[in-house]
Amino acid sequence: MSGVRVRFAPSPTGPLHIGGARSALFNWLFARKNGGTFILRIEDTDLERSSRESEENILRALRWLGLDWDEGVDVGGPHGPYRQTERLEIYRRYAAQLEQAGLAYPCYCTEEELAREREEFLSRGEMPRYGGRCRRLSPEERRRLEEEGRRPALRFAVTPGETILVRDLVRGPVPFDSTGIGDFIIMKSDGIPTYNFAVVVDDYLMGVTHVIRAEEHLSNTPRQVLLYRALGWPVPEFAHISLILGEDRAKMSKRHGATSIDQYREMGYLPEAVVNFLALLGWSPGGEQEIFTVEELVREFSLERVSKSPAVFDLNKLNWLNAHYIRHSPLERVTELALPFLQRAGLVAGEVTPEQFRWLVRLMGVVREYLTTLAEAVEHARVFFAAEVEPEDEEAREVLAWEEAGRVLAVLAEKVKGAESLDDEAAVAAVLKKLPKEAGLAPRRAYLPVRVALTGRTQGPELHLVISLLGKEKVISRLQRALAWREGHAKAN
RNA sequence: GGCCCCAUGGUCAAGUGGACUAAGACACCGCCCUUUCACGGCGGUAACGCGGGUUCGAAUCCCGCUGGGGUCACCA
Repeated sequence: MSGVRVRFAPSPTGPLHIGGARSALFNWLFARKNGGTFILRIEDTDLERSSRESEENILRALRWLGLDWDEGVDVGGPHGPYRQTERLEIYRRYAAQLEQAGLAYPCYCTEEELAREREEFLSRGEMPRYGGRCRRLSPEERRRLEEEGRRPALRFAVTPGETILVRDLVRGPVPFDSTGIGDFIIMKSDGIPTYNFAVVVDDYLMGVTHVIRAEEHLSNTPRQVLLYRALGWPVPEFAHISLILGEDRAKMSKRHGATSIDQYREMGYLPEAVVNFLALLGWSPGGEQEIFTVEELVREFSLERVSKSPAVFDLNKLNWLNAHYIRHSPLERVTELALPFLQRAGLVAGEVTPEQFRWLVRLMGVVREYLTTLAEAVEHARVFFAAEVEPEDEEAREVLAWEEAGRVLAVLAEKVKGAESLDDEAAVAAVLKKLPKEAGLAPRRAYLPVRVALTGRTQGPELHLVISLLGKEKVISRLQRALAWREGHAKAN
């Protein structure tokens, strides 16, 4: 195992987002590629919005994607605990260290005061920034404020006029001026660390060597670099990957439709398709290959080939990949994944017996050719479960009403009645092959009415598959029902 | 608005000064395959944001502009 240590550190304030999933994936791929360690840390310092439900949801989504972690919440490890709210004493210790060293100071400003100050800056057309009011409070003033009952937050003192160079593996050196930063809070007045502080403490203590995260964190990085320096710790490597954008080229968010991994699972996307798609968003292997197994991604992945420019989420491409994986993944797996959709639609109820499952596998083998998502399996499979079918549209009714159609239907019904079973698809295909000649019809004139009689539609899978799948009983009853329909139809005319 | 990032077809993208008459993929269009539809195969439409440099030579390097995005919390 190499020295590479990376982490994914979501805050459990909602389901796993597409962007978060990609960050997790890139970290995971980087760890696996380099024989390193992948850590999962939960950043739940936002007490208001964090929840265990979200945390569990995120873990479930990561597992669904096939990502596993070597250390972290749920699996433990030598650098735990891995949930920030369980590490509070640690942050307080380092906060006290900074305060004692004179690098941080208590700030008694209330939210109202800070808001007012911000307004003043804005009204003067200046950039809102903390003015440093509490930086030079005398001990008496501090005591007075304490006596008022004010609980201070802890601010990190930033020296202005300094250039901070953030070395970034995907962007190169990025300069920042400390003047634009201002003293920022590292411990809130309730004793909870802020993101910028906790992230530094944890990344150092957990031995993180590469911080791979979304670009929105780039402008936070100089603050963190300052903290590393103040604490005397080495700065890790950074790699800020570009954002995922919606159709309107703005950062992807709820209003762009489905943005959580959960939603894609529920819509019937396969994890391998989502992983393949996400891997190609913002990274490219350089060749012409588009379909990648996870093993191939691990082998090919490198930070050097991560793109600097943001990428628009292209549902069309995800759909294409998903359709591909539905057709090419092992049929049993596809069937298992599709089963919940069939059950939810009421097509399959109760325990699935091995015999039923074998039939479902055959069914999915036929139906999957038409799907871009597993959810669509329902509409294509329905006809195979229905007790009876009706011509579904005007075109179908016309076909079934063709004058010579009755002949084929009758001939086929006789053939089927005489058959032992229809399980042998090849045998059924052979019978079908001779059907037009025996009915004295052109192929199209013969097959189309049969199709409508059996499925109610003019389009669909190859007929011998349909017939074999339906089974003797259903085929005969549908053929007879179609014949009866023709009679009713003739009288009506 | 300040700071920061980014800039090749509608989208993802290859390209790292000459092999560019700019790859591949998705989407779109056409043809073929086929008893139908879908799959598949073949082909087509479509791009280096603009302006200056540097260079014998620029999609590739530099500067400016424009455009897009991110960030400016006691949220992460």
